Order: sequence, then structure tokens, then C-alpha cells
Amino acid sequence: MLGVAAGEGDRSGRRATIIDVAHHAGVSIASVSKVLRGAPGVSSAMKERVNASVEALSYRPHRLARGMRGPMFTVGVMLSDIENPFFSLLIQGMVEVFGSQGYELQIAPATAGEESQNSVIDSLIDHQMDGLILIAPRGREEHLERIGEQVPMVVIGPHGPSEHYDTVSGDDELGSALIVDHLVSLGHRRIAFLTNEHPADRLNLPESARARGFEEAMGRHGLSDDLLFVPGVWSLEGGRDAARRILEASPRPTAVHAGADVAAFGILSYLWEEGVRIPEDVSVAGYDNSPMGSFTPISLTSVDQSGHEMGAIAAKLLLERIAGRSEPHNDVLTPRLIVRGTTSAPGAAIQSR
Amino acid sequence: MLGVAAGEGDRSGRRATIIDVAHHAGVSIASVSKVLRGAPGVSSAMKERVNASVEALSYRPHRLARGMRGPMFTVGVMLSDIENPFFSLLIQGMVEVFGSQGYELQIAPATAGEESQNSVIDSLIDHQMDGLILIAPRGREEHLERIGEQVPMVVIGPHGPSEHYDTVSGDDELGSALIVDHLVSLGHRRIAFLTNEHPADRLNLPESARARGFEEAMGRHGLSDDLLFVPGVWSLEGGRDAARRILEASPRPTAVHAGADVAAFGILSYLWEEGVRIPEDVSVAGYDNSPMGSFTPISLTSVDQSGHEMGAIAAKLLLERIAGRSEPHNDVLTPRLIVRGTTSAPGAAIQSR
DNA sequence: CTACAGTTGGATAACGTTACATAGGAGGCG
DNA sequence: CGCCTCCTATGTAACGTTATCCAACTGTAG
Repeated sequence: MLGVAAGEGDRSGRRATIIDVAHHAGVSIASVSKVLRGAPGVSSAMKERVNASVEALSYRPHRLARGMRGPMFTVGVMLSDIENPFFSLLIQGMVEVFGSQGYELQIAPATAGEESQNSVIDSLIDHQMDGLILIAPRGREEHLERIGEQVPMVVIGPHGPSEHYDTVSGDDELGSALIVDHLVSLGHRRIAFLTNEHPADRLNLPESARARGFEEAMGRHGLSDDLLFVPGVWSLEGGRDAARRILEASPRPTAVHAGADVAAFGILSYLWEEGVRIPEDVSVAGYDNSPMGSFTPISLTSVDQSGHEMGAIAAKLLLERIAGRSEPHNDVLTPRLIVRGTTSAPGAAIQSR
Repeated sequence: MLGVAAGEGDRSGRRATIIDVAHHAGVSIASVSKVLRGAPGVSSAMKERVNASVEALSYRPHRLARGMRGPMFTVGVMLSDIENPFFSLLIQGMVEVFGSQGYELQIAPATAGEESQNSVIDSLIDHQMDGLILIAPRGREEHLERIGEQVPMVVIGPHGPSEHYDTVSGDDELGSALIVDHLVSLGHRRIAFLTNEHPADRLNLPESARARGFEEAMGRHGLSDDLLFVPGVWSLEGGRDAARRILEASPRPTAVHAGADVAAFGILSYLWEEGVRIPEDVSVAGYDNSPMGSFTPISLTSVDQSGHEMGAIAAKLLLERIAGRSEPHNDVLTPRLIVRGTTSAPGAAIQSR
């Protein structure tokens, strides 16, 4: 009873520790730890006493101290673009899975730069996360491979085949081809594709896969001479900028595959301002099926990737890896075309011939 | 030299610790720690040796172990809605400030529910974050107050006055009034406001302030009898739903203050589908000035809140609190009206009188 | 009544770092 | 030449957990 100066009293201010709980319950630290972890070898009377003290002191375990020895029960997500609404969908899918499995999720925001992303990933590792999910990382495969050796990891995006981590991605090549098939079946021949700035040496980004799918499908239809790559950036402004150049192109394309919804919005915006009729004069298709696209007056033809499901799958794969699986899984989800109002048979363009 | 069994060899696989670095450099652990922390009392020769070993072993400090004694140099953000693009803006503002000050940012995603948010906040505290930023939390003031006593905290949203934490918010009441003033000056009298579901007892949410501002301004213009509150939800679907009811209202309002851009998008979508002309038949205004709103054909009249700046201010306030300030700051940013194409003098509506 | 198995509770060494207290050595001054 | 001072480098006790090992106790069978 008459212990150290401070004594038994709940000297408030400081957070209660497992030691405080042990004193309060009049049992050993080890026993409290056992109860808290649900470890075997404790009587129900002991459980009750400890739980009462935990309640009384409103004790919460110190995650760092716990993490010093065992798992943190926390996974980290590297988010390469916090503004991308598709990525938000992914995260919602993850949250549900992890939440139901007692894992916590922490997001580290990065920018599009490889350097920023790498430092964010390192930080996540420094924080002893039990696993990592990388959303559309820009890092080189060999670098990712090295990270995957250190910590359970899942990459969202068209990477792989991988040795030390799992991947989940949509079949962007197929999705892109679906758009081309759709446009060609409507009668289009001259089709433009807006490329996202992509260095030639890094071939495993969504933009690269979509570009490949576009090129392949155009070739399959015998239209290799009718395709037009428009270099630019997948953003509202980038779309507007690209639209300007598309209008100036000669011969002018009758359809545009924007590569991404956000770019399509920019393109639409510019075309509307210029009095170009959609879809009569120019058909426009996006990619991602963002919520905004489904609404009037946009009604954008797009490709759905079911981001929610993709996030959930990534989460499940990560949990499996944390549990010990080491053979790599590479899940590819099949995208589907959503036809809406911005695509139709070429009208004015055909007449002008 | 002939130490323990494992000896000096870089037994790889495990992550290098400060002890490995000390052995490698042939100095004490304490010295390594000093160099790493930039503490005074180390010779430049020592610095060089240690840094060389750090490099050689590619050592990275263990954040948890560090956090056990001192600060974590990590701040946590409770994000109540990951889909809200305005919140993304806030985070971008924060990232810049924290990044430049050597702090890391981790985001914990929550849902709109108070319960979910509280558990996320608790978790952030369990992770020993040095400070917390809460984005539009739903918790009661007294609960927030209690958290603020435990850890440096900044709340973004119209809370306060507070005793133990800082707040940053836009003047939503004023912003809402700006919209009303604008509409009234154009000649509107009958104006609808889309309320976001808000329990009567929790008055300090943005939606409440915007509702108050609407009511106050209408009263100021002697239009208290002409206002129409439309209960609903601030989302695309919620906007569409509200638009339906607004069209059925009698007398039909000539203008709608949607409360938020996302709701305005839904309203516009439905009205366009129904063949209602914007702005001739009905004027629509949003709130938040989201990027999409500025583009044709939406061109939404809205209120700008400079989210980027708001996030940066929140970050700075938090750093001040972490540094020791305890007097509460309550920053209020002045919003500004952005007039675009969805508002004009009432046309058809006036003729129908 | 003793020996033994089975069960329950407790001491304690890690985990990787920081920061405090102190030892050792060089240099300056009387 | 010795003492004092400063400066650098080191040893080590925390921080709050977990998990292993061990002691004590209970009950049971011989």
C-alpha cells in the first residue's frame, strides 16, 4: 500500500499503462497482458477483475510498445493521388475488409513523383506497418521487388509478373480495346487517343496498358494508319488542351478515346465551348466510370473498373500475405464498357467527306 | 572482435539497428544516437564515421522505438469523408506545410458516423501521434474538448469557441448569405435551400451554419415567408431527389441554394433531364467551388473557400500547439462568391406570374 | 500421507531508441 | 608540474508491451 511517493492513486494527467491496471486490480502485469491478449491460462475470475480495472482506468494499450515486439495490426496505403476519385473507391473497399478483420488502415498521401512516393513508402515501413498497399506506384519493378521482400505488399495497378508481392489490376488493355471496338462498330475510323505523359522506359502503368490496348485494337480493325496519339496530361486542363489540338488536326478525328474520365471532362468542356456537337461532330469516351460521368448533361461513355471490389481484393490478398502466403498472386479484373450519350455514329464528320 | 556467436558479420535479413551501426563504426550506441539526432557534443570525425556506417548498412531509424521515448514526428488526420474533393484540397495544403517541417502525415479514413470517427480518433492517439487534425468531425464539443486536453489538436469546421484546441473554418454563414444576396439582387424572392440531414442538437456543422446564413439573409431582405427548406442529403442522388420535390413545390421557387456543389450537380442533372432551362427557369448555386463546377457546360455559381489555404493554416496551428502554445486560436476564413452561368435574373418564372 | 500431473499466476528479458549521468583526455593557467 | 575546466564519448536506465520460463497451488491417485 505505502509504495513509492506517488502511491496507488490514479495520478491523472498521464495515460494509464498496463502496470497501473495491474496495481489497480492487484494482480501481476503478466496476468493483465494475458487477459488483454486473450491468451490461455487465466481463470474467469481473473478476467473479470482485470476487465473491471481496464474499464475503471479507461486503459488503452499503447500501440507502439505492442508493436515493438509483435505485429502492429495496422496496414499502410501509399496513395499516389489523393484527388483521384477512383482511388477513393479503392480505399473504401479496403476499409471494409480491414475493419472487419481487426486491422487498422493508415493512408500516407504522396504526389505523382517517384521520389515522393518512395519516401512515403519508406516511412510506412519505418512505422512497422504489417503490410503495404501501393496504389498506382511509379517505382521500378526491381525497386518494388526489393520492398516486397521486406514486408507483405500488394500493388494496385498493372505491374508484374512479380516475385515477392501481389498485384490487382483491371485489364486496361482489354478495356481500352472495348472502347475502340465500340467506336469502330459505330462507324468511326479516325480515332484519337490522349496519352498521359509516360517515359518510354516505364511500361507498366495504366496509361501504358491503355495505349497498348488502343493501338492493338486499331490494328486489329486495320486502322493502324487512322490512329492519332495526342500527348498530354490526364486532367481537366490537360483535356482542354488536348481538345484544342484535336480540333486542329487534319484530317480531324471523329472520335476521341480520352484515356481517363477526368481528361474526357476537360475535352467535353472545350468542345462544348467551341460549339462542337457531341456526339454528332465528335464522339468522346472516358475510362473509370466516375460518378460524375453518369449524370446529365455529361452522360459520358466510359469503362467501369469496379474500384470498390478491387480495393477489397487487394485487402484480402494482403491479409493472406500477412498470414504467411508467399506465392505471388496477380489478379486481373475484367472491365466492362458503359455506353452513354457521348458516343454515336459519326454524323457531321461523315457528311463532310 | 570475437564477440558473440553471430559476431560482427552483417547478418542480413533483419533490419539494421542502431547497435549494428555502432558496431560497424566501432563507436558507442550513444554516439550514434547523438549523430542521428543532430545532438551537440560530437566531433566532425565522429559524424563522418557514423554517417558512413549508416550509409553502408542502409540503416533507418525505427519510428516506434523512437516514439516510445520522444515525439513521433507524425501527425494524424481524421478524414470524415474520403470522397469529398474539398477535403482532398485541405490535405494537400497540410502536406506542404508538414513536409517542409519534417513531420509526416497519416490519414485515417472514417465514415460519416460519430462512432466510426471516434474509434478512428482513439486509434490515432493510441499510435502516439504528436498531434491531430480533425476534418469536419461529428463529435460533441465536450468530447472534442476532452481529446484536446490529451493531445494537440486542430478541428476544421465551424466548431468553437474551444478551450483546448484550435479551429479553422470558412465563414459559412457569410458565404451562404452571399448567395442569397446575389440571388435577391438578381430579382429572386422565392428561394429554396437544400438542408443536409442534421439533428437539431448538433448545431456546429457546416450545414447548420449555411442554413443559418440562408435564413438570416432571407430575413434581412424581408423574405422570411418566401424561403423553402428542402430536407435531403448533400450528394448527387440527394440533389436529384431534392430537385424532384422542388419542381413539385407550389409556388415553385425561382432559385435553389444547393448548400454544396455535389448536391447542385445532382439538382442540375435532374432539371436538365426534365427540360427545365438553367438559369432561365431556375437558378442554381452551389458551395465549395469544386473544379468540376467551373467547366462547361456546368459553369456553376458557387462559393470559394480556398481549401488549400485552410489546410495549410490548420497545419501551422497544429505545429504551434505541438511547440507548446495553449491559448486557443479560432481562425475564420472569408469566403467569396464565384458567379458563373447557373444564376441569372428570373425569366420564365416571372412571366408565369 | 506422499508423489505427481495439471493448472494458474508471476518475474523478467527482450524490442530499438533517447537522454541523463559520468568517465576520460586534452589543454590552459597558475 | 599539477590542478581545474571543458569537451567528447560512453554506459545505462527508462519507455510499455509480449512471451517465455518458472513457481506455487490444487486436486487426485497410489
